[in-house]
Amino acid sequence: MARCDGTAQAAPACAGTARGRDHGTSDPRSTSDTRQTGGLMIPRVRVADIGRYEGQAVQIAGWLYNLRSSGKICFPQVRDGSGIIQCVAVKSALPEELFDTLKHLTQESSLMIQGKVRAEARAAGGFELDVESATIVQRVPEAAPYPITPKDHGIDFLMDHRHLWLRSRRQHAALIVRHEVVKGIRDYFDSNGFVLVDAPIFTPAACEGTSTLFELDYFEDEKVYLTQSGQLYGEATAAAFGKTYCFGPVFRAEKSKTRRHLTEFWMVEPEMAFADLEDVKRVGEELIRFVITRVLENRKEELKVLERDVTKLEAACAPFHRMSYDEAVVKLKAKGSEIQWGTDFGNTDETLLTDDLDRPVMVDRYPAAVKAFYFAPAPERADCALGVDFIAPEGYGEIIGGGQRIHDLDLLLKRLEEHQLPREAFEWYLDLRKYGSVPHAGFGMGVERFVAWMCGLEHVRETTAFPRMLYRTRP
RNA sequence: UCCUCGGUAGCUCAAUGGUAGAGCAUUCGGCUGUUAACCGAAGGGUUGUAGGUUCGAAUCCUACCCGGGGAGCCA
Repeated sequence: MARCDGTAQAAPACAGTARGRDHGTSDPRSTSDTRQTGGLMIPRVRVADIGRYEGQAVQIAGWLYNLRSSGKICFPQVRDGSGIIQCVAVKSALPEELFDTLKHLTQESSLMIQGKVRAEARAAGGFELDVESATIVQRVPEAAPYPITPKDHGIDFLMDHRHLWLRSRRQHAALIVRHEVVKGIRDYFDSNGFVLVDAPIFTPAACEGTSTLFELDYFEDEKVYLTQSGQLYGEATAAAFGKTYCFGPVFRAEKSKTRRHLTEFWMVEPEMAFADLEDVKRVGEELIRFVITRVLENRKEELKVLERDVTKLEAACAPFHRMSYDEAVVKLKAKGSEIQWGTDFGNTDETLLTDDLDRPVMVDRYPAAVKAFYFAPAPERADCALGVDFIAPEGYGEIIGGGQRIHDLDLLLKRLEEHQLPREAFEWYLDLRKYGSVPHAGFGMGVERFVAWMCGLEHVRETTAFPRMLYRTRP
């Protein structure tokens, strides 16, 4: 049972800090609309910025997060998306009607409040707003109160109310961390010579042929599928631009119902021409360390809300562990696993492999038989593929999978045949081996698993606003 | 697909075969510093659905529906 985060202590307002600005990042929590309101020359400010207005009259616009009252004084907590601030309404200082309205206001009613900003040591965010006037925009009726009350709720109920649950403090924090992760990923690639070239979402056939695909009716009896990876297209764009990445949703019709699975998730997939397995390992490690550093620098408050042990993330910034599949099998057997050489790791194996590590491990040179058709064989050992998986610590599992692709036409044709894949569907892909074929490599990183790891979440469903899962497609 | 756990008030749960309860939410009352505020009172139930066993079923049995966790597969 997750404790409800519907209501909790007041805002990480942390006003006046320069958080997020060193990188020139756009911070969704720090831009105040400074327009004048109602001809009264009172600035409308966001809660995150309120510390800059100490001693001044301001207006905030938001929703009632929680309310406590004590006879002749009441404390409406207002959230506005940038933070939460406690307001103070004193009966003797306000028109009776206004005080009564506030005292009996219902949770999540929308309102605008004008008042004076005051530093307050007792407030979690360091500031309070002394109410001078208020406008209720929409009052939530008592007959149908806001369902997510400030107590415990079950996951089924919360997921049914996901559209409202997003307003809760922990969910809000997790999605802000996701925002930072996505921004960090893009900044990393954009500043390292990669060009964003997105892959299509409707695809004519399997990219890998292994996982189940979602099938759709296209026009004139044609079937198309929702993409499960943009990789094959990435190989084409890498030959056009040198280094590219695609970043978008992918779909897996696997009937997986675990804390690590969604049927729709976001994946970033870089692809590099004139590159090999070692480049994948280098870029993947740089990317992860870059993004972790960003999150640690810019999202301290959110990590605090999420009660994330940041020392674990700091430790993960050290150089990653590296081992071959052969070495991993030896280690697993020594730890009691039943694993046999030639089979892929299950989740229990992944956890076993990393439970004594404080940072990700890169496992490379898997048996070719368990990898997709396009993996290049190791030159010194043809039964091993030049693929690598990055396995995160703390049981978060595989967060990156990738490797070097076959660039030899004849070998690729042989592999298509071995995997019983129809050559016609891959003609365009084979062209890439006919016209200036070069060694090339790339990988995919699943955003939700990465965000779950950053946030220390139990389940990937809380890392995306509206998760799509085996038995849940609403709201 | 398989294994496993669950479904009782708006929410979270209790009640192990004998009168269906508590906390929160809602309403009313009290309180000038509350931090998931607190105190008092009230309203609120076809126990997931359909059968069955029994004098008697939330409780035991069968089927189905819905959901949680996991396996396989995967990021």
